[in-house]
Amino acid sequence: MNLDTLNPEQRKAVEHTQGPVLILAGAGSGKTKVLTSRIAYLMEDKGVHPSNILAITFTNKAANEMRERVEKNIDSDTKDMWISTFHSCCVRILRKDINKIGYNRSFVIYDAADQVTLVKDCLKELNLSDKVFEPKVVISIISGAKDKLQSPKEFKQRNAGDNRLTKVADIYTLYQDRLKRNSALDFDDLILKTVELFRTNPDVLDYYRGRFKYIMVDEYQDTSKAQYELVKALAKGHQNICVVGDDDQSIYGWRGADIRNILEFERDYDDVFVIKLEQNYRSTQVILDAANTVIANNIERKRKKLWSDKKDGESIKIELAESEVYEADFIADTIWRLHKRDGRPFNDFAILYRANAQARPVEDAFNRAQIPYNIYGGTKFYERKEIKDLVAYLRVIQNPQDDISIKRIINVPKRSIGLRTIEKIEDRANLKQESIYSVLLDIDTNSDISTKAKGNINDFIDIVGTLRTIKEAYPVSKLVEKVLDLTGYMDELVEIRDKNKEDAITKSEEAQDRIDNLMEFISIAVEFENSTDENIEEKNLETFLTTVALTSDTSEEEQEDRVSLMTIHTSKGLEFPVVFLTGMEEGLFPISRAIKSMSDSDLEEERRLCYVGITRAKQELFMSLTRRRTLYGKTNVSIASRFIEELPDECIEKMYSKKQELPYSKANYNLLDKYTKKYMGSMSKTDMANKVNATVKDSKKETDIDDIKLGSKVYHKKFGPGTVVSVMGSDLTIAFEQQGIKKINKEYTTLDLI
DNA sequence: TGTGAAATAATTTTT
DNA sequence: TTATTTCACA
Repeated sequence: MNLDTLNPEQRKAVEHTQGPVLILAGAGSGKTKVLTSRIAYLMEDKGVHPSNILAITFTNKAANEMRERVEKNIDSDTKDMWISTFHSCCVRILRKDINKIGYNRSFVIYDAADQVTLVKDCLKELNLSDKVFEPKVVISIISGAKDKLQSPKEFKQRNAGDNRLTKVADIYTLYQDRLKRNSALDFDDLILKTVELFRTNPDVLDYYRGRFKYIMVDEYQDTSKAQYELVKALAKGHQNICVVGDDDQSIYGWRGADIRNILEFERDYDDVFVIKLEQNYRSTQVILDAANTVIANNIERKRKKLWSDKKDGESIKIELAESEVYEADFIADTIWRLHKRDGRPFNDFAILYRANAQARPVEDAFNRAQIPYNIYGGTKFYERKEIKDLVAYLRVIQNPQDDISIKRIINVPKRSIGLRTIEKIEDRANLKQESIYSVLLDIDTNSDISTKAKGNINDFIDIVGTLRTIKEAYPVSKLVEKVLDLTGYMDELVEIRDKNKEDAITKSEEAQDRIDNLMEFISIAVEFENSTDENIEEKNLETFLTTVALTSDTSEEEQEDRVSLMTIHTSKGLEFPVVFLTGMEEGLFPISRAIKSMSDSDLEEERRLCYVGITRAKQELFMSLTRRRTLYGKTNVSIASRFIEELPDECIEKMYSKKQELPYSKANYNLLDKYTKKYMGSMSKTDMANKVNATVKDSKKETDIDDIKLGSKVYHKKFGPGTVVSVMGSDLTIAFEQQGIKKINKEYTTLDLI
């Protein structure tokens, strides 16, 4: 293995193969290179057998890339080496032995939508309102508990004092029960159950311990407690565990990632060898200076300072636009300018934002300016209705115990099996502690269901039965075609398409769209059959469903020359010659919830996100903000993001008129803080609006205030003196000296000009 | 069972 | 603004 292309630090990280190693790899410091070289080094120089190596990543993309790069480095094949995501690694382990903890080995995997359906069912059964216990919220609480390895029982004990959480614990209990009965696991279970399996079956753990003599974990800052325990269990004994991560790039705390895992690695393992990779091969020094300065404001971090030998570089440009429309135009203009002047191709550029909603005005501007773009995020392929329907059929074929999927498709396409009938069946299933499928099988013995409904159900059962019998004989792609054919799903869509060709063109197009998606799904199945994925032993329906469940992106590498639009979160791990960081405004970035919570850790996560955004840029970085922004139909006056204020002066260049000042100041923060604390506190947005309105209404009096303009100094009976900072229709936004910023409807307001 | 008006809520999302 | 969900009614 040739290690000459590595810098001294990287080289140390590769050569230190024994015992725990912590690699703190800053953005763009070549961590993938280190990781792949290390694997190659282990095999070639240390004679480690590929099967003794386990490399874990978070995304399929990272796993695939890693395997590819390892294979490029060495001659021997990597078939026996596990390079996979946490989740697929766990599935593999569970498929072998999950029966030892009472689950069916051919379990299916539930996604977020299935979770919602299941929780709704649980709520119904427990007679709880889904208004009080919002399924999404309940799921995130359950998910949080699972990330921390808390069983329903434990969760209940821990929250014994809290009525609401005690109820949630009941939901959690039932939810787990139902998952098991359906032979289903959710994403969190994949990790949790693997840990459980290891804890209760030492022989299984011993097997994997013996097998994985060298363990590597990528993006360690994103691991949850459960993942941490999993890795720890496997590494116990030999302790050859090498984790790579960057605490400054931990941006998934809200998803259960526990930054302490990386911060406290040295405490959790003995004699940890720590390496910092601080040389950055991606960005100019100016960009790194900016990133370093911003992130230095965080307290909770390991000290690290990126440097580059690409000295200097273009300064960071800051643009202050009137509104989000102008902001988008600025971006479009700048891209054209650099495209023409410097000959930059469109795929040199990325537009990054905090929230997906910000993409719209940019899209509009790009369409006007004829700039080709790709937008990332939004509705995922596998989340589309027709795909979910089809997958539900496949799941039922694979695992008829899957009630959630059965219920989804029993009347799709329409078979005149009504809600009432389904309810009756469900009751019976609950009563007999059986799956819905088994109730359906002997539906004829059920007395309170009409003969007609019975006939319809038997038709359905026949279709599923037929599909189940041909399951083994057919390759998945053919099976998929058969599903679409036998169920009449495809026919229905074709009919809708052709029937509405004349008048309801949208409907026709929509149907065609769905047909296209289904065809796409078939080609995904074909691809699956032809692929040479080392992680898949057998190409059957079960492994196909697993692959589908554990994959979210279907998009192939976009070869075309287009500008990329995405959230900062999705940009992690990517790099672009020119980056636009948009919406650099208080309340948007950092997002208001992070400010509102006033919790340092939330704010620090926002700052890390900013750090991630900045470090995506290789050569040029633009940051933009607006004076007023319309988001979700509401216009607000913007205050510059504190992250802009944190940038070092010598790195930045203001694009807007020198006379203008950025709308920020410490005083403004204080106003905003007061405002958010006092009026937003624990209240929802609606509550807050009501509160302000009510207060204003109290002082209702006829006054002509047409003279009020932007900048008017006014006096309000309750709120005291203030300045009008925006006028939109009859909505006034006023910055009160004492009370902070408020939105007031002038129809109901008493104001004096001063 | 389907339609359309009305109400409502709207970070981020690797699997 | 907009997408989604709910609810009333045919």
